[in-house]
Amino acid sequence: MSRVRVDSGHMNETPQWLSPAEQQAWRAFVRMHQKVTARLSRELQAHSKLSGADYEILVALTDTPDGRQRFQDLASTVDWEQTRLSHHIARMIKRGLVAREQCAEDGRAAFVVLTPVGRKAIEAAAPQHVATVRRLVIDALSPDELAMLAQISNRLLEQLDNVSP
Amino acid sequence: MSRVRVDSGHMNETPQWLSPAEQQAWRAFVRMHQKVTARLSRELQAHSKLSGADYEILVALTDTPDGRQRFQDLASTVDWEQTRLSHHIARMIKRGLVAREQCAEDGRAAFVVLTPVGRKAIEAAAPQHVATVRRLVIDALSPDELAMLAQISNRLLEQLDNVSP
DNA sequence: ACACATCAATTGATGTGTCATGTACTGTAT
DNA sequence: ATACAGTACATGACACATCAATTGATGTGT
Repeated sequence: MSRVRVDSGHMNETPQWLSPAEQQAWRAFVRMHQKVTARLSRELQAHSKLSGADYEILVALTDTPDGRQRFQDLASTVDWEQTRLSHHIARMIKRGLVAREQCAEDGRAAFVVLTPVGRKAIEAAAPQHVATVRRLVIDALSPDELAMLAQISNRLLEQLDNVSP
Repeated sequence: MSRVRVDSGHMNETPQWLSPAEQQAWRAFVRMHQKVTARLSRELQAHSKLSGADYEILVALTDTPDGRQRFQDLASTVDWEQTRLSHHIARMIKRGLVAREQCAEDGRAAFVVLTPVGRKAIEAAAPQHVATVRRLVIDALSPDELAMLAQISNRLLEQLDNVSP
């Protein structure tokens, strides 16, 4: 294991390093997620010419009545930084998947709108992608395990919100 | 929810879409991991000027007797594509964290070696980083939950190896 | 000895994410 | 009206990842 280790800490401090069990759990988790997302985005790309990021954006837009959302709102629903969204939308516009529209009331604001091409793309990609998620993840877990995964995920999300900055 | 949905499928087919519980679990998981890694790499960068990628490489190298590993072996221990490693090592060399060395026996091969600067960097960064992992993840979960997370992760890793391509 | 496949690693092009900064518009206080 | 802080988004520079193609070394068959 890591030779970076310096000192094991003493009895009544918070241990500086992870216990073997903790480390095993943490490494398995990291490794697992890396592989799952890598695989997922490769399959998505192969079947649909969409990246995971594209997919997220398109799903967010189709979840809205007329496939249109204000830049800001879109950023918050997909939980991206503004600047990332700006760059990504610029690229998606070049590929014809979405379009930018001005806002009448507020001169600063902008809308992102799904184009017919974009709608076709997401409608074509979604079933494949969901099937892959099911095949790689859902099917591998029992209902109990899946519920546990959800519980753990939610607990960690809470923790992130609660722990200082 | 998604308006991309087309058809709910019938009784004895594999359902095309995810059930609400499945979807909830899946989305929580994705969201959780995005946030955890984002947070982790931001804190790492802030405290140590190392990226998550740098950290991985440096840990892998310190895990080796003399801080030296063949390019290929390094790629497999961190589980990266060759080309990614090549680019990344090139950048790390520029920053003086590692160095490239020739291999006497095989003219094609190369070694990556930890420099004193690199060793200092990882030794300085590791305790901070481990503490962050503990604070954000380990502390939020009960021992049972942590064990469960490990079990689920391992089950999914198996699944990835078993499912076609 | 020579042609040829294979291997280890690199390179260049392109798409993507992040940071710091810029620009245009809005709303408010004076 | 005018100044000015704040908002909504864009841009440029750079770090990073992936793909396709390349270089140079090694091995193999003839």
